[in-house]
Amino acid sequence: MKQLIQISSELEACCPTSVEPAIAREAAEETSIMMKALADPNRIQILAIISNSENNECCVCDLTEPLNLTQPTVSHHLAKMVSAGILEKEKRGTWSWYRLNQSAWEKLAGFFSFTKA
Amino acid sequence: MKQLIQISSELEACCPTSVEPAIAREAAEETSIMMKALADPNRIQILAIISNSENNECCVCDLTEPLNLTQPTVSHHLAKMVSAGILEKEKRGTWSWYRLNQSAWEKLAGFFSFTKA
DNA sequence: AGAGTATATAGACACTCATCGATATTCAGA
DNA sequence: TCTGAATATCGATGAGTGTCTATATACTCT
Repeated sequence: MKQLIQISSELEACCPTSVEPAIAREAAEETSIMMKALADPNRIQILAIISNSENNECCVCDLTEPLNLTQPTVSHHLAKMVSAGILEKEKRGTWSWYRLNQSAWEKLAGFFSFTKA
Repeated sequence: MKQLIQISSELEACCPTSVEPAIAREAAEETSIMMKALADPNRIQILAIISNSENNECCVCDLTEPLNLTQPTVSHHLAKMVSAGILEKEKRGTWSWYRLNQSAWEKLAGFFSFTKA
């Protein structure tokens, strides 16, 4: 707790108006879940590969080689991003196709413009 | 590895042109380091509080109460974000003031516009 | 139905991390 | 110089995670 004596002598207040979180707890947790899904270099590269692919979608077997990961590991990464809402999965035949979830992506982009001061 | 037999019978190619990562490994790792620094609900709230504070800066003692965390934990979160380049720290007297690193912030925002397809 | 392929799941292991209490450090004022 | 306050660091601990091998599931074609 900041001492009032120091405040008056410093003539400077520390975050004086509000100590209330500007973002609700649930929103912060939802955002952090999506951030967690991006907090890995392999997942960053997966997103880059997907967005550079034809039709902006990709399936598991095309990721193992460029990422130098095993199939279960790639599958795990993709599942994590689907569960965080970042990717969408569509099964066509034997293959599973993954593409960006646009609304989640825009939500994240919006987070980085909540301040531009 | 996708079987050529299936490709020809499905008349559909899977990420056919390039399996090369569209983002270099170092760039992906640098991005993931910043994402890791955001992959926590308390840190998301810290950023929200900072950007809603006067002069867009804040010090440790004002964060412990709204976040319901101990001082060492808050200090640890702030240090992590500084080390990831997201926050800047300036010591004035006894207090340490933290504010957003604008260039890092814009770098992150740019990541979310690398695809808008 | 059987064989082969693409993907998912299970279990294990090493590593990282968020959090705390205790303590050290730095600084301002008396 | 001494005291008290703000912050940082240390060590420990429990939870989480990325990765693998092995195995199961789902699907296609013959």
